[in-house]
Amino acid sequence: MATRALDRVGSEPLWRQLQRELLNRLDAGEFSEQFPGEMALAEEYGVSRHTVRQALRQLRADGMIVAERGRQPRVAPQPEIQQPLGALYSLFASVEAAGLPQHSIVRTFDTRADALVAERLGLEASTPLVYLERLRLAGDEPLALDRVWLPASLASPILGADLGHTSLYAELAARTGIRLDRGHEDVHAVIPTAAERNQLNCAHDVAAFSINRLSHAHDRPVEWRHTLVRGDRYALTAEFSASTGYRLVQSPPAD
Amino acid sequence: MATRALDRVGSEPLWRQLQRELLNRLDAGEFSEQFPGEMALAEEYGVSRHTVRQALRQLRADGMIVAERGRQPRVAPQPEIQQPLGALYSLFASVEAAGLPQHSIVRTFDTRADALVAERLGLEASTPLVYLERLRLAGDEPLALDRVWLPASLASPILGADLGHTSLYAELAARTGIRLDRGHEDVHAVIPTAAERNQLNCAHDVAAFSINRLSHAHDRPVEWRHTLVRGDRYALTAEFSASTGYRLVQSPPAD
DNA sequence: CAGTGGTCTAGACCACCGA
DNA sequence: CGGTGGTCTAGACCACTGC
Repeated sequence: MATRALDRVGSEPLWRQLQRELLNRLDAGEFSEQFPGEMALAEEYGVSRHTVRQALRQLRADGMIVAERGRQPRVAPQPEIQQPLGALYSLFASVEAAGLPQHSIVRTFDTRADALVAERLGLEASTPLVYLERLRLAGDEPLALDRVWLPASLASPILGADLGHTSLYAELAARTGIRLDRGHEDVHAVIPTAAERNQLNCAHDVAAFSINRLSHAHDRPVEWRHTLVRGDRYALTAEFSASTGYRLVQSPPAD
Repeated sequence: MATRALDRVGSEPLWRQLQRELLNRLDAGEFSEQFPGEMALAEEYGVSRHTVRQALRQLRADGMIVAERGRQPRVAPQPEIQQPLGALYSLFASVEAAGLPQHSIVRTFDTRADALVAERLGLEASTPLVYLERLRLAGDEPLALDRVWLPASLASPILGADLGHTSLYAELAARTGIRLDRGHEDVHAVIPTAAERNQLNCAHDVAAFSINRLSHAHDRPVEWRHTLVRGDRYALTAEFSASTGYRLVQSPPAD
Protein backbone atom coordinates (compact mmCIF):
# COMPACT_ATOMS: atom_id res chain seq x y z
CA MET A 1 0.00 0.00 0.00
CA ALA A 2 1.50 3.30 -1.09
CA THR A 3 1.84 6.01 1.52
CA ARG A 4 -0.97 8.54 1.20
CA ALA A 5 0.02 12.17 1.44
CA LEU A 6 -0.79 14.36 4.42
CA ASP A 7 0.19 18.01 4.52
CA ARG A 8 3.06 18.43 6.96
CA VAL A 9 3.77 22.09 6.28
CA GLY A 10 0.36 23.62 6.79
CA SER A 11 -0.92 24.36 10.26
CA GLU A 12 -3.66 21.75 10.33
CA PRO A 13 -2.77 18.87 12.65
CA LEU A 14 -2.00 15.56 11.00
CA TRP A 15 -4.60 13.75 13.08
CA ARG A 16 -7.34 16.11 11.92
CA GLN A 17 -6.39 15.68 8.27
CA LEU A 18 -6.38 11.95 8.81
CA GLN A 19 -9.74 12.05 10.55
CA ARG A 20 -11.28 14.00 7.67
CA GLU A 21 -9.74 11.61 5.16
CA LEU A 22 -11.17 8.62 7.00
CA LEU A 23 -14.60 10.22 7.21
CA ASN A 24 -14.52 10.76 3.46
CA ARG A 25 -13.54 7.18 2.81
CA LEU A 26 -16.25 6.01 5.19
CA ASP A 27 -18.87 8.10 3.41
CA ALA A 28 -17.65 6.74 0.11
CA GLY A 29 -18.53 3.28 1.34
CA GLU A 30 -14.98 2.06 1.58
CA PHE A 31 -14.25 -0.12 4.62
CA SER A 32 -17.67 -1.73 4.32
CA GLU A 33 -17.68 -4.31 7.08
CA GLN A 34 -13.90 -4.12 7.31
CA PHE A 35 -11.80 -1.35 8.80
CA PRO A 36 -8.00 -1.19 8.89
CA GLY A 37 -6.16 -1.52 12.20
CA GLU A 38 -4.13 1.22 13.81
CA MET A 39 -0.82 -0.19 12.62
CA ALA A 40 -2.06 -0.42 9.06
CA LEU A 41 -3.28 3.17 9.07
CA ALA A 42 -0.05 4.41 10.63
CA GLU A 43 1.96 2.79 7.88
CA GLU A 44 -0.43 3.77 5.11
CA TYR A 45 -0.31 7.46 6.01
CA GLY A 46 3.24 7.54 7.31
CA VAL A 47 2.38 8.75 10.77
CA SER A 48 2.85 7.35 14.25
CA ARG A 49 0.34 5.13 15.90
CA HIS A 50 -0.36 7.84 18.46
CA THR A 51 -1.48 10.17 15.70
CA VAL A 52 -3.74 7.49 14.28
CA ARG A 53 -5.31 6.93 17.69
CA GLN A 54 -5.93 10.64 18.09
CA ALA A 55 -7.68 10.67 14.71
CA LEU A 56 -9.75 7.63 15.60
CA ARG A 57 -10.70 8.79 19.10
CA GLN A 58 -13.73 10.82 18.07
CA LEU A 59 -14.83 8.34 15.44
CA ARG A 60 -14.91 5.66 18.11
CA ALA A 61 -16.63 7.89 20.64
CA ASP A 62 -19.28 8.71 18.06
CA GLY A 63 -19.84 5.04 17.46
CA MET A 64 -18.89 5.17 13.79
CA ILE A 65 -16.16 2.59 14.31
CA VAL A 66 -16.12 -0.35 16.65
CA ALA A 67 -12.73 -1.58 17.79
CA GLU A 68 -11.92 -3.97 20.61
CA ARG A 69 -8.79 -5.71 21.73
CA GLY A 70 -8.07 -8.72 19.63
CA ARG A 71 -11.12 -8.28 17.41
CA GLN A 72 -11.06 -7.11 13.85
CA PRO A 73 -12.14 -3.47 13.73
CA ARG A 74 -15.44 -2.85 11.96
CA VAL A 75 -17.51 0.10 10.87
CA ALA A 76 -20.59 0.49 13.03
CA PRO A 77 -23.62 -1.25 11.54
CA GLN A 78 -25.98 1.74 11.26
CA PRO A 79 -24.64 4.78 13.00
CA GLU A 80 -27.57 6.98 12.13
CA ILE A 81 -30.58 4.89 13.03
CA GLN A 82 -32.57 7.57 14.69
CA GLN A 83 -36.14 6.48 14.25
CA PRO A 84 -36.99 6.76 17.91
CA LEU A 85 -36.48 10.13 19.53
CA GLY A 86 -38.49 13.13 20.50
CA ALA A 87 -41.68 13.71 22.40
CA LEU A 88 -43.77 11.43 20.20
CA TYR A 89 -41.54 8.46 20.67
CA SER A 90 -41.45 9.11 24.37
CA LEU A 91 -45.23 9.15 24.53
CA PHE A 92 -45.75 6.07 22.42
CA ALA A 93 -43.00 4.12 24.14
CA SER A 94 -44.58 4.71 27.52
CA VAL A 95 -47.81 3.29 26.21
CA GLU A 96 -45.96 0.29 24.86
CA ALA A 97 -44.18 -0.12 28.18
CA ALA A 98 -47.52 -0.15 29.92
CA GLY A 99 -48.34 -3.27 27.95
CA LEU A 100 -50.94 -1.72 25.66
CA PRO A 101 -50.85 -2.95 22.07
CA GLN A 102 -50.82 -0.17 19.53
CA HIS A 103 -52.06 0.05 16.00
CA SER A 104 -53.27 2.64 13.58
CA ILE A 105 -56.27 3.24 11.39
CA VAL A 106 -55.18 4.77 8.11
CA ARG A 107 -57.63 7.52 7.21
CA THR A 108 -55.84 8.93 4.20
CA PHE A 109 -52.79 7.86 2.25
CA ASP A 110 -52.19 9.59 -1.05
CA THR A 111 -50.13 12.13 -2.94
CA ARG A 112 -51.08 15.79 -2.97
CA ALA A 113 -49.67 19.29 -2.83
CA ASP A 114 -49.84 21.58 0.17
CA ALA A 115 -48.33 25.03 -0.08
CA LEU A 116 -48.04 25.60 3.64
CA VAL A 117 -46.34 22.32 4.39
CA ALA A 118 -44.13 22.60 1.33
CA GLU A 119 -42.87 25.94 2.58
CA ARG A 120 -41.99 24.41 5.93
CA LEU A 121 -40.11 21.68 4.14
CA GLY A 122 -38.30 24.32 2.11
CA LEU A 123 -39.88 23.17 -1.16
CA GLU A 124 -41.86 24.77 -3.95
CA ALA A 125 -45.53 25.20 -3.13
CA SER A 126 -46.62 22.81 -5.85
CA THR A 127 -44.21 20.02 -4.93
CA PRO A 128 -46.10 16.72 -4.72
CA LEU A 129 -46.12 15.30 -1.19
CA VAL A 130 -47.01 11.91 0.16
CA TYR A 131 -49.69 12.50 2.76
CA LEU A 132 -50.55 10.03 5.51
CA GLU A 133 -53.23 10.57 8.10
CA ARG A 134 -53.65 8.00 10.84
CA LEU A 135 -55.60 7.59 14.02
CA ARG A 136 -53.34 5.88 16.52
CA LEU A 137 -54.86 3.59 19.09
CA ALA A 138 -53.54 2.16 22.32
CA GLY A 139 -55.53 -0.92 23.15
CA ASP A 140 -58.91 0.00 21.68
CA GLU A 141 -58.77 3.59 22.83
CA PRO A 142 -57.75 6.44 20.50
CA LEU A 143 -54.46 7.99 21.51
CA ALA A 144 -53.42 10.43 18.83
CA LEU A 145 -54.24 11.92 15.49
CA ASP A 146 -51.18 11.79 13.30
CA ARG A 147 -50.61 13.57 10.00
CA VAL A 148 -47.39 13.29 8.01
CA TRP A 149 -46.17 14.90 4.81
CA LEU A 150 -43.08 13.73 2.94
CA PRO A 151 -41.65 14.81 -0.43
CA ALA A 152 -43.05 12.39 -2.99
CA SER A 153 -39.75 12.39 -4.84
CA LEU A 154 -38.22 10.59 -1.89
CA ALA A 155 -41.11 8.82 -0.25
CA SER A 156 -43.35 7.55 -3.03
CA PRO A 157 -42.02 3.97 -2.64
CA ILE A 158 -43.88 3.67 0.66
CA LEU A 159 -47.26 4.31 -0.97
CA GLY A 160 -48.07 0.64 -1.19
CA ALA A 161 -47.25 -0.12 2.42
CA ASP A 162 -49.70 -1.20 5.08
CA LEU A 163 -49.09 1.32 7.80
CA GLY A 164 -51.76 0.01 10.13
CA HIS A 165 -49.31 -2.01 12.14
CA THR A 166 -45.80 -1.01 11.08
CA SER A 167 -43.81 2.10 11.81
CA LEU A 168 -43.58 4.75 9.12
CA TYR A 169 -39.89 5.16 9.80
CA ALA A 170 -39.21 1.45 9.51
CA GLU A 171 -41.10 1.31 6.23
CA LEU A 172 -39.28 4.38 4.95
CA ALA A 173 -35.90 2.89 5.80
CA ALA A 174 -36.76 -0.47 4.28
CA ARG A 175 -38.11 0.88 0.99
CA THR A 176 -35.93 3.94 0.40
CA GLY A 177 -32.93 3.59 2.69
CA ILE A 178 -33.74 6.97 4.21
CA ARG A 179 -33.13 7.21 7.93
CA LEU A 180 -33.97 10.37 9.80
CA ASP A 181 -31.00 11.68 11.69
CA ARG A 182 -32.05 15.11 12.94
CA GLY A 183 -35.19 16.92 13.85
CA HIS A 184 -36.86 19.87 15.44
CA GLU A 185 -40.19 19.92 17.18
CA ASP A 186 -42.40 22.14 19.23
CA VAL A 187 -45.03 21.04 21.71
CA HIS A 188 -48.12 23.11 22.41
CA ALA A 189 -50.89 22.62 24.93
CA VAL A 190 -54.23 23.02 23.20
CA ILE A 191 -57.92 22.33 23.60
CA PRO A 192 -59.12 19.96 20.87
CA THR A 193 -61.86 21.12 18.57
CA ALA A 194 -65.18 19.30 18.66
CA ALA A 195 -64.21 17.36 15.56
CA GLU A 196 -60.88 16.33 17.05
CA ARG A 197 -62.54 15.39 20.35
CA ASN A 198 -64.88 13.21 18.40
CA GLN A 199 -62.08 11.45 16.55
CA LEU A 200 -60.07 10.97 19.73
CA ASN A 201 -63.20 9.91 21.62
CA CYS A 202 -62.36 12.03 24.63
CA ALA A 203 -64.42 14.12 26.99
CA HIS A 204 -64.95 17.85 26.67
CA ASP A 205 -62.70 18.68 29.61
CA VAL A 206 -59.58 17.07 28.14
CA ALA A 207 -56.63 19.03 26.78
CA ALA A 208 -54.11 17.75 24.24
CA PHE A 209 -50.53 18.05 23.13
CA SER A 210 -50.10 19.49 19.67
CA ILE A 211 -46.72 18.50 18.31
CA ASN A 212 -45.15 19.79 15.11
CA ARG A 213 -42.02 18.12 13.89
CA LEU A 214 -39.64 18.78 11.03
CA SER A 215 -37.24 15.92 10.43
CA HIS A 216 -34.13 15.74 8.28
CA ALA A 217 -31.94 13.07 6.76
CA HIS A 218 -28.48 14.14 5.68
CA ASP A 219 -29.51 17.78 6.15
CA ARG A 220 -32.38 17.46 3.72
CA PRO A 221 -35.91 18.03 5.05
CA VAL A 222 -37.80 14.75 4.78
CA GLU A 223 -40.84 14.93 7.00
CA TRP A 224 -43.30 17.44 8.32
CA ARG A 225 -45.53 15.98 10.96
CA HIS A 226 -48.38 17.19 13.07
CA THR A 227 -49.69 15.04 15.88
CA LEU A 228 -52.44 15.69 18.35
CA VAL A 229 -52.13 13.57 21.50
CA ARG A 230 -54.79 13.14 24.16
CA GLY A 231 -53.59 14.86 27.30
CA ASP A 232 -55.68 13.02 29.85
CA ARG A 233 -53.66 9.85 30.13
CA TYR A 234 -50.37 10.64 28.47
CA ALA A 235 -47.60 12.89 29.76
CA LEU A 236 -44.09 13.82 28.85
CA THR A 237 -41.51 12.74 31.38
CA ALA A 238 -37.91 13.84 31.51
CA GLU A 239 -34.82 13.63 33.63
CA PHE A 240 -32.02 16.14 33.63
CA SER A 241 -28.69 16.65 35.30
CA ALA A 242 -25.52 18.58 34.81
CA SER A 243 -23.77 15.63 33.21
CA THR A 244 -26.46 14.04 31.07
CA GLY A 245 -28.47 17.10 30.05
CA TYR A 246 -32.18 16.82 29.30
CA ARG A 247 -33.46 13.39 28.43
CA LEU A 248 -37.02 12.30 27.74
CA VAL A 249 -37.93 9.08 29.46
CA GLN A 250 -40.92 6.81 29.41
CA SER A 251 -43.76 8.02 31.53
CA PRO A 252 -44.62 5.98 34.59
CA PRO A 253 -47.75 3.81 34.31
CA ALA A 254 -50.73 6.02 33.56
CA ASP A 255 -52.82 7.14 36.51
CA MET B 1 7.31 17.71 46.04
CA ALA B 2 7.50 14.06 47.06
CA THR B 3 6.33 11.52 44.49
CA ARG B 4 2.85 10.24 45.31
CA ALA B 5 2.36 6.49 45.03
CA LEU B 6 0.33 4.87 42.28
CA ASP B 7 -0.15 1.12 42.14
CA ARG B 8 1.94 -0.27 39.30
CA VAL B 9 1.31 -3.95 39.99
CA GLY B 10 -2.48 -4.07 40.04
CA SER B 11 -4.46 -4.15 36.81
CA GLU B 12 -5.99 -0.70 37.09
CA PRO B 13 -4.42 1.69 34.59
CA LEU B 14 -2.23 4.41 36.01
CA TRP B 15 -4.25 7.13 34.31
CA ARG B 16 -7.46 5.93 35.94
CA GLN B 17 -5.89 5.88 39.38
CA LEU B 18 -4.55 9.35 38.74
CA GLN B 19 -7.92 10.56 37.54
CA ARG B 20 -9.63 9.23 40.65
CA GLU B 21 -6.95 10.79 42.84
CA LEU B 22 -7.40 14.16 41.18
CA LEU B 23 -11.17 13.98 41.54
CA ASN B 24 -10.75 13.32 45.25
CA ARG B 25 -8.42 16.24 45.64
CA LEU B 26 -10.81 18.43 43.67
CA ASP B 27 -13.72 17.42 45.88
CA ALA B 28 -11.59 18.13 48.94
CA GLY B 29 -11.30 21.69 47.75
CA GLU B 30 -7.63 21.50 46.94
CA PHE B 31 -6.58 23.37 43.78
CA SER B 32 -9.05 26.13 44.57
CA GLU B 33 -8.49 28.60 41.76
CA GLN B 34 -5.14 27.00 40.94
CA PHE B 35 -4.49 23.71 39.22
CA PRO B 36 -1.10 22.12 38.55
CA GLY B 37 0.17 21.83 34.98
CA GLU B 38 0.77 18.60 33.15
CA MET B 39 4.50 18.63 33.79
CA ALA B 40 4.03 19.20 37.51
CA LEU B 41 1.55 16.32 37.77
CA ALA B 42 3.80 14.02 35.76
CA GLU B 43 6.67 14.66 38.15
CA GLU B 44 4.53 14.57 41.28
CA TYR B 45 3.12 11.14 40.46
CA GLY B 46 6.14 9.77 38.66
CA VAL B 47 4.35 9.07 35.38
CA SER B 48 4.81 10.29 31.84
CA ARG B 49 3.07 13.35 30.51
CA HIS B 50 1.05 11.18 28.18
CA THR B 51 -0.44 9.36 31.15
CA VAL B 52 -1.29 12.65 32.80
CA ARG B 53 -3.01 13.86 29.66
CA GLN B 54 -5.04 10.67 29.47
CA ALA B 55 -6.14 11.21 33.06
CA LEU B 56 -7.03 14.84 32.40
CA ARG B 57 -8.85 14.20 29.14
CA GLN B 58 -12.21 13.43 30.66
CA LEU B 59 -11.91 16.06 33.36
CA ARG B 60 -11.40 18.65 30.67
CA ALA B 61 -14.18 17.32 28.49
CA ASP B 62 -16.52 17.46 31.47
CA GLY B 63 -15.56 21.06 32.05
CA MET B 64 -14.19 20.47 35.53
CA ILE B 65 -10.80 21.87 34.55
CA VAL B 66 -10.01 24.67 32.14
CA ALA B 67 -6.62 24.57 30.45
CA GLU B 68 -5.43 26.56 27.48
CA ARG B 69 -2.10 27.08 25.87
CA GLY B 70 0.02 29.53 27.75
CA ARG B 71 -2.58 30.15 30.46
CA GLN B 72 -2.43 28.92 33.99
CA PRO B 73 -4.76 25.96 34.35
CA ARG B 74 -7.76 26.55 36.61
CA VAL B 75 -10.58 24.55 38.09
CA ALA B 76 -13.90 25.38 36.47
CA PRO B 77 -15.75 28.09 38.40
CA GLN B 78 -18.87 26.19 39.38
CA PRO B 79 -19.11 22.79 37.76
CA GLU B 80 -22.54 22.00 39.17
CA ILE B 81 -24.42 25.22 38.52
CA GLN B 82 -27.58 23.70 37.23
CA GLN B 83 -30.17 26.27 38.02
CA PRO B 84 -31.42 26.52 34.49
CA LEU B 85 -32.64 23.35 32.88
CA GLY B 86 -35.86 21.65 32.09
CA ALA B 87 -39.10 22.66 30.47
CA LEU B 88 -39.70 25.60 32.79
CA TYR B 89 -36.38 27.18 32.08
CA SER B 90 -36.93 26.66 28.39
CA LEU B 91 -40.28 28.40 28.57
CA PHE B 92 -39.11 31.33 30.65
CA ALA B 93 -35.93 31.78 28.65
CA SER B 94 -37.89 32.08 25.44
CA VAL B 95 -39.96 34.84 27.00
CA GLU B 96 -36.80 36.58 28.11
CA ALA B 97 -35.34 36.17 24.63
CA ALA B 98 -38.43 37.81 23.19
CA GLY B 99 -37.53 40.91 25.18
CA LEU B 100 -40.35 40.70 27.69
CA PRO B 101 -39.39 41.66 31.26
CA GLN B 102 -40.44 39.11 33.84
CA HIS B 103 -41.34 39.43 37.48
CA SER B 104 -43.43 37.63 40.03
CA ILE B 105 -46.17 38.46 42.47
CA VAL B 106 -45.65 36.54 45.68
CA ARG B 107 -48.98 35.23 46.84
CA THR B 108 -47.81 33.08 49.73
CA PHE B 109 -44.44 32.55 51.37
CA ASP B 110 -44.42 30.67 54.66
CA THR B 111 -43.63 27.43 56.40
CA ARG B 112 -46.15 24.64 56.61
CA ALA B 113 -46.55 20.90 56.41
CA ASP B 114 -48.04 19.01 53.49
CA ALA B 115 -48.28 15.26 53.69
CA LEU B 116 -48.64 14.70 49.97
CA VAL B 117 -45.66 16.82 48.99
CA ALA B 118 -43.57 15.47 51.86
CA GLU B 119 -44.12 11.98 50.56
CA ARG B 120 -42.95 12.99 47.12
CA LEU B 121 -39.84 14.49 48.68
CA GLY B 122 -39.29 11.27 50.61
CA LEU B 123 -39.88 12.95 53.97
CA GLU B 124 -42.14 12.36 56.95
CA ALA B 125 -45.63 13.72 56.49
CA SER B 126 -45.25 16.30 59.24
CA THR B 127 -41.89 17.67 58.04
CA PRO B 128 -42.04 21.47 57.91
CA LEU B 129 -41.74 22.82 54.38
CA VAL B 130 -41.05 26.25 53.03
CA TYR B 131 -43.92 27.04 50.69
CA LEU B 132 -43.77 29.67 47.98
CA GLU B 133 -46.61 30.51 45.64
CA ARG B 134 -46.01 33.04 42.90
CA LEU B 135 -47.81 34.36 39.88
CA ARG B 136 -45.24 34.87 37.19
CA LEU B 137 -45.72 37.66 34.70
CA ALA B 138 -44.16 38.40 31.34
CA GLY B 139 -44.55 42.06 30.63
CA ASP B 140 -47.83 42.77 32.38
CA GLU B 141 -49.48 39.58 31.31
CA PRO B 142 -49.72 36.54 33.60
CA LEU B 143 -47.63 33.65 32.34
CA ALA B 144 -47.61 30.95 34.97
CA LEU B 145 -48.73 29.94 38.40
CA ASP B 146 -45.79 28.58 40.32
CA ARG B 147 -45.83 26.67 43.60
CA VAL B 148 -42.71 25.36 45.29
CA TRP B 149 -42.11 23.31 48.41
CA LEU B 150 -38.65 22.87 49.97
CA PRO B 151 -37.61 21.19 53.23
CA ALA B 152 -37.49 23.94 55.85
CA SER B 153 -34.43 22.37 57.40
CA LEU B 154 -32.50 23.30 54.28
CA ALA B 155 -34.36 26.24 52.85
CA SER B 156 -35.51 28.35 55.81
CA PRO B 157 -32.72 30.91 55.22
CA ILE B 158 -34.52 32.10 52.10
CA LEU B 159 -37.64 33.08 53.99
CA GLY B 160 -36.62 36.72 54.25
CA ALA B 161 -35.86 37.08 50.56
CA ASP B 162 -37.77 39.23 48.11
CA LEU B 163 -38.64 36.77 45.40
CA GLY B 164 -40.59 39.21 43.28
CA HIS B 165 -37.66 39.91 41.01
CA THR B 166 -34.93 37.36 41.79
CA SER B 167 -34.68 33.69 40.96
CA LEU B 168 -35.49 31.21 43.68
CA TYR B 169 -32.48 29.14 42.69
CA ALA B 170 -30.12 32.11 42.84
CA GLU B 171 -31.44 33.04 46.27
CA LEU B 172 -31.14 29.45 47.44
CA ALA B 173 -27.56 29.21 46.26
CA ALA B 174 -26.61 32.56 47.78
CA ARG B 175 -28.14 31.89 51.19
CA THR B 176 -27.57 28.17 51.66
CA GLY B 177 -24.97 27.15 49.10
CA ILE B 178 -27.37 24.57 47.74
CA ARG B 179 -27.28 24.14 43.99
CA LEU B 180 -29.66 21.77 42.27
CA ASP B 181 -27.83 19.27 40.13
CA ARG B 182 -30.43 16.74 39.07
CA GLY B 183 -34.13 16.63 38.46
CA HIS B 184 -37.13 14.82 37.11
CA GLU B 185 -40.24 16.36 35.66
CA ASP B 186 -43.38 15.48 33.85
CA VAL B 187 -45.39 17.71 31.59
CA HIS B 188 -49.14 17.35 31.19
CA ALA B 189 -51.57 19.14 28.92
CA VAL B 190 -54.57 20.29 30.95
CA ILE B 191 -57.50 22.64 30.86
CA PRO B 192 -57.24 25.23 33.62
CA THR B 193 -60.01 25.42 36.19
CA ALA B 194 -62.08 28.57 36.34
CA ALA B 195 -60.06 29.79 39.31
CA GLU B 196 -56.78 29.17 37.51
CA ARG B 197 -58.08 30.84 34.37
CA ASN B 198 -58.96 33.82 36.45
CA GLN B 199 -55.50 34.04 38.00
CA LEU B 200 -53.80 33.59 34.66
CA ASN B 201 -56.22 36.02 33.03
CA CYS B 202 -56.72 33.82 30.02
CA ALA B 203 -59.69 32.96 27.87
CA HIS B 204 -61.88 29.91 28.31
CA ASP B 205 -60.52 28.18 25.22
CA VAL B 206 -56.92 28.14 26.38
CA ALA B 207 -55.11 25.01 27.51
CA ALA B 208 -52.09 24.91 29.78
CA PHE B 209 -48.98 22.95 30.60
CA SER B 210 -48.97 21.40 34.04
CA ILE B 211 -45.41 20.68 35.08
CA ASN B 212 -44.36 18.72 38.14
CA ARG B 213 -40.72 18.72 39.08
CA LEU B 214 -38.68 16.97 41.72
CA SER B 215 -35.17 18.38 42.04
CA HIS B 216 -32.16 17.05 43.91
CA ALA B 217 -28.87 18.38 45.18
CA HIS B 218 -26.20 15.81 45.94
CA ASP B 219 -28.82 13.06 45.67
CA ARG B 220 -31.02 14.63 48.32
CA PRO B 221 -34.50 15.78 47.33
CA VAL B 222 -34.63 19.54 47.69
CA GLU B 223 -37.60 20.84 45.75
CA TRP B 224 -41.07 19.81 44.71
CA ARG B 225 -42.57 22.18 42.24
CA HIS B 226 -45.84 22.49 40.40
CA THR B 227 -46.22 25.05 37.68
CA LEU B 228 -49.15 25.82 35.45
CA VAL B 229 -48.16 27.63 32.27
CA ARG B 230 -50.52 29.30 29.85
CA GLY B 231 -50.55 27.30 26.66
CA ASP B 232 -51.77 29.96 24.25
CA ARG B 233 -48.53 31.81 23.68
CA TYR B 234 -45.84 29.56 25.08
CA ALA B 235 -44.58 26.31 23.63
CA LEU B 236 -41.83 23.83 24.24
CA THR B 237 -39.27 23.63 21.48
CA ALA B 238 -36.62 21.00 21.06
CA GLU B 239 -33.98 19.79 18.68
CA PHE B 240 -32.69 16.28 18.49
CA SER B 241 -30.14 14.30 16.56
CA ALA B 242 -28.20 11.12 16.80
CA SER B 243 -25.15 12.87 18.15
CA THR B 244 -26.59 15.48 20.50
CA GLY B 245 -29.68 13.70 21.78
CA TYR B 246 -32.75 15.64 22.84
CA ARG B 247 -32.22 19.25 23.72
CA LEU B 248 -34.78 21.85 24.68
CA VAL B 249 -34.22 25.17 22.98
CA GLN B 250 -35.80 28.56 23.23
CA SER B 251 -39.03 28.85 21.37
CA PRO B 252 -39.10 31.11 18.36
CA PRO B 253 -40.80 34.49 18.84
CA ALA B 254 -44.37 33.93 19.90
CA ASP B 255 -46.98 33.98 17.17
C1' DC C 1 -0.17 -18.31 17.11
C1' DA C 2 -0.32 -13.51 14.90
C1' DG C 3 -2.75 -9.37 15.15
C1' DT C 4 -5.65 -6.34 17.76
C1' DG C 5 -6.20 -2.26 20.80
C1' DG C 6 -4.85 -0.49 25.75
C1' DT C 7 -1.35 1.37 28.21
C1' DC C 8 3.03 3.64 29.09
C1' DT C 9 7.67 5.82 28.44
C1' DA C 10 11.04 9.41 27.02
C1' DG C 11 11.88 12.19 24.33
C1' DA C 12 10.90 16.45 20.86
C1' DC C 13 9.20 20.92 18.56
C1' DC C 14 5.85 24.32 18.43
C1' DA C 15 2.17 28.22 19.27
C1' DC C 16 0.57 30.70 22.60
C1' DC C 17 0.19 33.53 26.93
C1' DG C 18 1.53 36.38 30.72
C1' DA C 19 5.05 38.75 33.22
C1' DC D 1 11.32 35.23 28.47
C1' DG D 2 9.63 30.75 30.92
C1' DG D 3 5.81 27.88 31.30
C1' DT D 4 1.60 26.27 29.29
C1' DG D 5 -0.86 22.82 26.48
C1' DG D 6 -1.04 20.80 21.43
C1' DT D 7 1.11 17.84 18.51
C1' DC D 8 4.13 14.12 17.05
C1' DT D 9 7.67 10.36 17.07
C1' DA D 10 9.60 5.70 18.06
C1' DG D 11 9.72 2.73 20.68
C1' DA D 12 7.79 -0.98 24.39
C1' DC D 13 4.89 -4.53 27.00
C1' DC D 14 0.58 -6.46 27.76
C1' DA D 15 -4.40 -8.70 27.60
C1' DC D 16 -7.24 -10.20 24.63
C1' DT D 17 -9.30 -12.42 20.34
C1' DG D 18 -9.79 -15.60 16.64
C1' DC D 19 -7.68 -19.02 13.93
